[in-house]
Amino acid sequence: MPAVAYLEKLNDAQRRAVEHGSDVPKGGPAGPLLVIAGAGSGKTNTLAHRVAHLIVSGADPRRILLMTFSRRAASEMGRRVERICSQVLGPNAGIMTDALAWAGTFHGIGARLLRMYAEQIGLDPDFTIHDREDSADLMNLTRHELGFSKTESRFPTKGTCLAIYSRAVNSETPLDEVLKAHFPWCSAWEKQLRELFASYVEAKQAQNVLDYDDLLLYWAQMMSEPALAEDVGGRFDHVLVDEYQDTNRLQSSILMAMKPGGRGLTVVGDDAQSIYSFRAATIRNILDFPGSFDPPADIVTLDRNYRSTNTILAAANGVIELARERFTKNLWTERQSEERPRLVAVRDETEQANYIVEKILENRETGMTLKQQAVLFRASHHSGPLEVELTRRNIPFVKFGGLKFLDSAHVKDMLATLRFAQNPRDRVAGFRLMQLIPGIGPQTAGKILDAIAADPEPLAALQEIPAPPRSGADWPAFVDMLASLKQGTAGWPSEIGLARLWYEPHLDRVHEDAETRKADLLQLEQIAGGYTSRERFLTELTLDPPDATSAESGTPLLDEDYLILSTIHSAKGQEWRSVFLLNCVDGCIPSDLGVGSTAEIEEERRLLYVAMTRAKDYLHLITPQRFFVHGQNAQGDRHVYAARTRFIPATLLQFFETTSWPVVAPMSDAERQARHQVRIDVTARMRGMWR
DNA sequence: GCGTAAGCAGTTTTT
DNA sequence: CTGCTTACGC
Repeated sequence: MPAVAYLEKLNDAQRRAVEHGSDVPKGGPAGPLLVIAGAGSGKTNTLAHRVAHLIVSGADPRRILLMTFSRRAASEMGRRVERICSQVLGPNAGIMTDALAWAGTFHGIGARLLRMYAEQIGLDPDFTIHDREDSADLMNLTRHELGFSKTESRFPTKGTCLAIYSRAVNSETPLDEVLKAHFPWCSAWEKQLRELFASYVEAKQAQNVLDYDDLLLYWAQMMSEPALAEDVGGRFDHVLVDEYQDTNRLQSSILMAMKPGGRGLTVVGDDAQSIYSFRAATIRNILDFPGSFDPPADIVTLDRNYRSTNTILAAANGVIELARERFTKNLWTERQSEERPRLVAVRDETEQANYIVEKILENRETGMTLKQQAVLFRASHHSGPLEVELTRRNIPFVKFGGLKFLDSAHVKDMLATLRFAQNPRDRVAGFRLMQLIPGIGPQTAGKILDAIAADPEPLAALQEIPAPPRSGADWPAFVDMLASLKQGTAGWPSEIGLARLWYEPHLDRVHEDAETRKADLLQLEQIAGGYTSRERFLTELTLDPPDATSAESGTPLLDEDYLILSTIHSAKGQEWRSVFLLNCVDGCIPSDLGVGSTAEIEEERRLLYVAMTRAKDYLHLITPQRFFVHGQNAQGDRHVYAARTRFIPATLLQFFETTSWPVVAPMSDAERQARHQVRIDVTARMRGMWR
């Protein structure tokens, strides 16, 4: 066994987590392990060390499955594992860690396994994947077909229908219970919803498409067949899952089926940071984990925080201590600071933006780069006024969360083109595309799709369809473009250029700002060059969309300095020296949409906790006193007053430095005197205007 | 049956 | 403010 210098830097608990099962020979699978890892406790580092330690001890990296919450987290983990391994294995470590090929999100891994096993489970391996909006579109088509869009009282919208469906699937809960617990206002529609979901599922299958939930659901179904389960589970000696507090029932079912006895299973998480219950995540997964096995799983707790100062931690602990239910202990740290986090009252959102810009520039004066600072917020649109101010002052920023590059209509049009070429049964893609052609509306598009769906070669059938009456020369152009994409003579990624040539005239016709949109399409082509095939490109982009947007289209260059703006959700797992939290008022945190039940309020409390624990050295919570209401003209001054978030009651104020801004300098007596001596008779002037 | 215009309602977080 | 639905003219 080579020197284990890399273990020296770990604390006792971390080391126990890393070495768990080391007594099992040849890196073989140990019993199940649960690591409760508080915020900033070196969780990622510990997990990376565990993976590296397994590899160094002889485990086969090709047989390690590592599931993280995002792809970004997966690649970061890969880098760290390689760094640690190279300390022991030298420069050849790269060969070992490249073999760590099974690292990704649950959904990404699911997609990969399903394509591998497609034939055996009755799937066409050319299936395409619908993102959330595509799924909603298909739900909508189904909803119309069943006539539910014309009901007397309002039937739930496509988004709500999809949310209900998704929750039922992900939580493995019967529809009536889901409705009662989370969508009581839709309970009257249970029968129709059931019918809708049945049709929705049939439509997906007929079209050879899977939605996000299917990637998990089909995987879980595959695991319920013993022979397949053994084959799939048997591919891996070690299965490690990060952020386990944010997984749902369906995901835990998959995990248990992958490793029924728990051998080789490691899960890591922190119930205090569970913030994804809207996606059916449940902390029961983490709480019930140890007892799911016999003997129960070992538990290691990491409660030493290496990230934040003691004053920041005291405030964060104060917030989470008020939670109804808690399982993890308070975090502690040795990082001392004299400065308490600031709770800053400002007049309104405009002043909030001014305050932040001023502080950020002050920080930069003292040598803190923009990248070491972040502004966090509950909802994507909260950063609107700040974005305006940053743009005006020429401060570069990148925003995570909220609207994505892929959500813009023109990008979706291009992706629909590629997807339809890949899978001509994908009705949502085809429906969208054909309506770009003048003279083709929903009816015609629907009929054409019906006509070609029956054919084993839908694109060939499309060639035979007579051109719709008013489509003119646009129809053959469309059919020819698809034919050449299908043929694949251009090759990947040049074929995307063909699609763009076809699309651009339509873009010019439909959109005023066609030129800026064309720049986006060129960027899309750039991105496409990074993938080996059309299928990889479409799959990866759907499962892991580029998640940042910035002021000017196109992200700033890597060597540039820029400020981070992020939703709290997208900030998970990250840290910055200085963190500003916008709108710390009731109605924003907790969101006024999230106060329906105690469980929802508790999750909002954890969100605040997650946001606060991102800060290393400085933390500013801003509370604008009033908010202008929407739906009035720019000069309108209708507004509402907001109160400090309920999660920081008076008893917690001791942990904060409370200030207001801008600071009004007290006037000296002399100044006051001077001011009083200036007198004008305005009324006299007014009268004088007319005489 | 297509396309546009006008009117009305909803509005978080994301793989 | 946007997105969805409906009404209407072509």
